[in-house]
Amino acid sequence: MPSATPKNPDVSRRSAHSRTAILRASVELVGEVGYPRLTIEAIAARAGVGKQTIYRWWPSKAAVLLEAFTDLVHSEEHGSGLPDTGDLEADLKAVLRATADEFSDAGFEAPYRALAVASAADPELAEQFAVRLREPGRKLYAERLRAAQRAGQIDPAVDPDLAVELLLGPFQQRWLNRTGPLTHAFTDGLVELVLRALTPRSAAD
Amino acid sequence: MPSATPKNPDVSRRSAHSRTAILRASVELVGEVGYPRLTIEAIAARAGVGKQTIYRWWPSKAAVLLEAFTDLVHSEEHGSGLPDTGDLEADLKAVLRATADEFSDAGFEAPYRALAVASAADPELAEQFAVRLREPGRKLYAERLRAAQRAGQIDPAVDPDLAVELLLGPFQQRWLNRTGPLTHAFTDGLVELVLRALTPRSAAD
DNA sequence: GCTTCGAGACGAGACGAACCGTCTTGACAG
DNA sequence: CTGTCAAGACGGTTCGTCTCGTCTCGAAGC
Repeated sequence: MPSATPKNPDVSRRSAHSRTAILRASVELVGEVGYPRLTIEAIAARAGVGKQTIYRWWPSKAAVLLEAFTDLVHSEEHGSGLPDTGDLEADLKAVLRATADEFSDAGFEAPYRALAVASAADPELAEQFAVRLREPGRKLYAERLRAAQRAGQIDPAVDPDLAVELLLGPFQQRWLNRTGPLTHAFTDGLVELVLRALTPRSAAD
Repeated sequence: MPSATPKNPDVSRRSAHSRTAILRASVELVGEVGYPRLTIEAIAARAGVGKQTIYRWWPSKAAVLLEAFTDLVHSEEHGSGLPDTGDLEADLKAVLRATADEFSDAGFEAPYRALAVASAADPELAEQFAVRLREPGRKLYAERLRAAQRAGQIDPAVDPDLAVELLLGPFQQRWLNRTGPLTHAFTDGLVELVLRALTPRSAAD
């Protein structure tokens, strides 16, 4: 429960031009110098904006970057839902391959990693990060798995949410730690292995 | 391939007393103020040491903390290997429960999270972090799984390394993102689900 | 053996640079 | 008029480097 804004900037008077310039500059800069050396002063300078204009509307550089990246993602991707061709394995493989490609893209990588890192350190930012970026994607997987469960392709006893963790956990972990490359071979193998865990058992237990 | 040390401090003349005081102070302080507000100056002050003594031996505060934490872990835990009672499920559950408890301990949590976060941002540190802390633990799991594979409890077709990722990925991810509590119920469920993926298939390809 | 001496690590802290977050100014827009 | 804007001054931290004078240690000289 965030306290009421200590000062009440008048949103109706806000300069849209400055806002977009700030968001744009922050994404550019985080790609150039990395998150730790991203400074509010540099963002302001690059955006041609006074520092106070940033401090007026955002509590931290992380918040700026989160909003910038949220805008960026929402503008191109319209999370309509995972494909459902009836072939669960093919669907998951296709989506995870696409996700792997996205995470390998340099323009996506730098800001997203910065946010992931920052929210691992700051629970308050993590909340926002989860709500705006992580959860929406995670829910798409959960829904797809529930559909497969209704179709009898997945054991009704397994928790779809845990199943999503099983699928995305290793993926995220490998990416965050750079343990290995996010190849299609990896994602395909991961999907196959996870599906072995989810498939209905004939009788046993 | 790191360049030769630009200056060559004489290791034989190094003060063991100062070293331990610095490592001790850094662990204490990271627990008190958190990693972002951990400063070299504060470590030096707490340790009763000149700043230069820290800068002489370590390239960054992350490196200090890594060494401090490595010492800490090595002193208490003697990685002799995972238990092997023959019951793979019970063994994994026991170990993962213990790991969950360890990760829930505040004294362990703060420094380890700081290191995980820092090495997610800094590939060079990540290398050290992986070699000194992550890999040793990971290999114990891999060995245990290979033993189970030889005993015919695990499908010979699955890659033990990938299997370890499947087991630890969701765990680490949940911990790092604080997606949920590291309860024994969670770890047990995770082990059960992963083992479903690893169990030999009767015949089908 | 005992002293002398130089090298180098040590504690302490001064130093300029960078960035923080706040505050002030004057322009301008609603 | 009121409130946002660009610009930047301001004091406060922390950075990483540097200069001190002290100390420990091993080699050289007696």
